[in-house]
Amino acid sequence: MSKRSKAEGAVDGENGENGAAPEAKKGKKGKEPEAPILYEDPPDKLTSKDGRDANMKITSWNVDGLRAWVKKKGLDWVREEAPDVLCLQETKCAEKALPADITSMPEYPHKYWAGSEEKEGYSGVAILCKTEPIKVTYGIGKEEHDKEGRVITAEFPAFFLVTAYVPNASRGLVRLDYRKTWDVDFRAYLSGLDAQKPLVLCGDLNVAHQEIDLKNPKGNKKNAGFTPEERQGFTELLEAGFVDSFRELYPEQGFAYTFWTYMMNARSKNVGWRLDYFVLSKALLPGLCDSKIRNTAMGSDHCPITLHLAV
Amino acid sequence: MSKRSKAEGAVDGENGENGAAPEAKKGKKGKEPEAPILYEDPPDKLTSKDGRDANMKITSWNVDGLRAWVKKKGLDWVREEAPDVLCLQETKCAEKALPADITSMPEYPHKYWAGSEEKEGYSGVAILCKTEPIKVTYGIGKEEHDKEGRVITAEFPAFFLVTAYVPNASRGLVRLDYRKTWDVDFRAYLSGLDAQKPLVLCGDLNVAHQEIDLKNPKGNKKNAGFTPEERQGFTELLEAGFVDSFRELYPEQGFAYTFWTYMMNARSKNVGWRLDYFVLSKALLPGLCDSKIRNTAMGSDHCPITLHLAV
DNA sequence: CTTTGGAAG
DNA sequence: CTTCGAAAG
Repeated sequence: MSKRSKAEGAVDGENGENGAAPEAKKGKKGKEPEAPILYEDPPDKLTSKDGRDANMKITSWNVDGLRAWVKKKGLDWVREEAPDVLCLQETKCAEKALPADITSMPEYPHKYWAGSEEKEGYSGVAILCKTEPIKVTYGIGKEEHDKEGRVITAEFPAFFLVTAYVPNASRGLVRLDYRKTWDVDFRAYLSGLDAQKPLVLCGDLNVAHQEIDLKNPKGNKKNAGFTPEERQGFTELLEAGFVDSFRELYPEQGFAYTFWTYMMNARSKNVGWRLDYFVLSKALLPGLCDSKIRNTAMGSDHCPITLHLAV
Repeated sequence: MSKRSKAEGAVDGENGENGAAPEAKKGKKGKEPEAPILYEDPPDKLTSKDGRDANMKITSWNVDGLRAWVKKKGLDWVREEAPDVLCLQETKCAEKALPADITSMPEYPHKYWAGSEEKEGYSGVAILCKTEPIKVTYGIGKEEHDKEGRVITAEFPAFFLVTAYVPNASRGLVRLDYRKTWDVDFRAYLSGLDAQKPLVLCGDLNVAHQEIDLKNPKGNKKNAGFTPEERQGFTELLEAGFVDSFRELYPEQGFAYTFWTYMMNARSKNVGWRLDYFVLSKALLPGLCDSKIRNTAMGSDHCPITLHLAV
């Protein structure tokens, strides 16, 4: 996903419902908007359940246009966070047009880029690493899905790292059918990897899984990112042997979002969606230390997320 | 015109020649660029040859996008200049999308807008008046020319005021043939008006008439805005009984330009073109007080020009 | 280089 | 609302 046409779809009546989005309309009817219910990312936990120290830090960020994000000082935040691996989605930039600020970044000598083959400036993902992966591959091995620069897989000694920018079902759900096909094929791809070695999947999965994962669940059941089909796709992914790391650690935590539409001041009101995830093979669960939502980092309509792992 | 692909066309070798554009390349070859030869607009003369006081002040400005120009405070300059009539070209804005800043301007209760019927955000001209014209018409009465919102004619008691945004011959002169047709038909339109009542034509005529009217004449003979065909079109307009008011008053004044490409810092080096004019019926010449180039006004790649007339 | 509308989110 | 590339200048 990344963004929605009308934030919270139903909010503006596009889909008729509005039950669960009171914040978004208050004020127009004379009432003062309530204080937004914010989420404060707790201090990082750097030890796993089985007592090991975190030794792998991965950050994922849908930057919504790498060039604009660089201008907005996104890289300053990255330097501060200093992950071992940085995964980016929606770079919207051909490799030859990348700003020198990022191509020359010495902290990450190993950089891998994928972009849309058809439309310039559309989609695109990247992985930047401090240490060189054993192997890097692009796409999911299916021609029909691999022309939009949506997946890079980096193999490390202990796990595969897959970063993905999952196709948006779009306004009017015009691409929902395609998305369903994608979900099936992508799951098969991940299961194939998982059979070899455990994996970490991160990125913009373009779905809020449960009602707790977005501010206005009632109003968005017919909108891209929260249709039953997309939610079911995510459920089936988990059933294939994977875990939503944030929800695993914080099963009851609401108001924890990673995306807010630029429209209607959604971010200041925390009218958001949790669309970005670290999904882990169950085998990696003992090493899970923390899964963070860095919701104070600005520069995109998504915020970054960070995983701490002991491998 | 409005802008050219590569400032001074030949400057970058697109057309091979470079004889007359030394300023533009200096520095790349190690030489320091010479000081630009600037033009300072002299104080306004508010009396006509026949001793009458100026009582009509008209300003014309190619704003290169009305909305951006408004944001860049173009209207502040207009309020300061306070002409009786304001003519704008390249508004690039549908009437319904006009900023309130200008639609609500009380100084000009009478406002007339024309825009392209085909492409939204393309071309477009306007006339804003303190006093109501007798009659206002749009286009030049020829279907083939009247779909791009390029001409408005306002009839005042003593004269017609025609504002025009003449079609650019474009890169590679792909629209030069059309321009030649336009020049013929537009001249016929103006002659028809002139037979009824004298006229003032103002706007972006998209041609630099003589070598003195642009910085780099030698290098631009094959570029839009300075082809022999376009220059001849302007010559034939004058031969039909009209006068270039600025050149009439300042026959030897060079370096007096109204357009500078945004590229290559052309404006700071005064590498420009005189593309904007007040052209008068000869009958109005006795009342001509001054014809000004307001080259300090910013907000567009053209500067405004102002006419003082006694009518 | 800068503006604009259009596609996409 | 904001990104981007395209067309136009």
